[in-house]
Amino acid sequence: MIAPSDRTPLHREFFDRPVLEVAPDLLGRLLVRTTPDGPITLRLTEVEAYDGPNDPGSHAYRGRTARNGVMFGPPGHVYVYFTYGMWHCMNLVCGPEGRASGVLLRAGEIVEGAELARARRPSARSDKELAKGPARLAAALDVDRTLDGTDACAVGDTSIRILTGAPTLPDQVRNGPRTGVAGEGGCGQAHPWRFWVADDPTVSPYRAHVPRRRRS
DNA sequence: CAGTCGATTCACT
DNA sequence: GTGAATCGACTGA
Repeated sequence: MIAPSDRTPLHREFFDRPVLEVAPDLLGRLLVRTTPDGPITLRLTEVEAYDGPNDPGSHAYRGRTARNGVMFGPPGHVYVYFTYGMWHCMNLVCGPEGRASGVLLRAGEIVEGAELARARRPSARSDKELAKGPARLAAALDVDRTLDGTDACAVGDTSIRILTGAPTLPDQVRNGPRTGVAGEGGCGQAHPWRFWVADDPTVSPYRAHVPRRRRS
């Protein structure tokens, strides 16, 4: 249960820092998604950092487009993209503004509104799977492109908000290669920018990138 | 303007 | 462990 006193918005300066600082610091924080049917609160357990200009794995690597425009805007806003013809994934833009870096929210624990999340995630076999994976997380929170650009730091009647929760102790943070990103995990591991909470059952399994076979 | 493929998930073997 | 589903952004001609 979340006490009203914990519903303090995270200050925007939190996001106006280099993405590699913000990403591990997000672990353990709370995200409140206000839906028409009520709030769903998620405790973040797994994230990935994407650093626009330097990062071949980032959507912003090749510059601004219609899809990724929000990444080039101010920090603390939500970037949502649509992928594989059926899924959405959610990011939080990090500073400085214009750098186009962001944190992909990969997994978390639903700590409030589980019945609402279950309704959005009928295939989940247990509550631990409700938000175990980036597209599952977005589905559980009823997040789609209509929320692209939402300010997650705004106070008041907002659809998505990041709160100060109990931050994860640094010694519980683990990191490794990003999931599903080409070039990661192999020799080199140029960007071990996936961060998760050690031994948390809601963290998604690691899967290396596999180029899909061409359809016949 | 057609071809390719993705920061994935699910059903099935 | 393997493959299908599904669509729109992006690429290069």
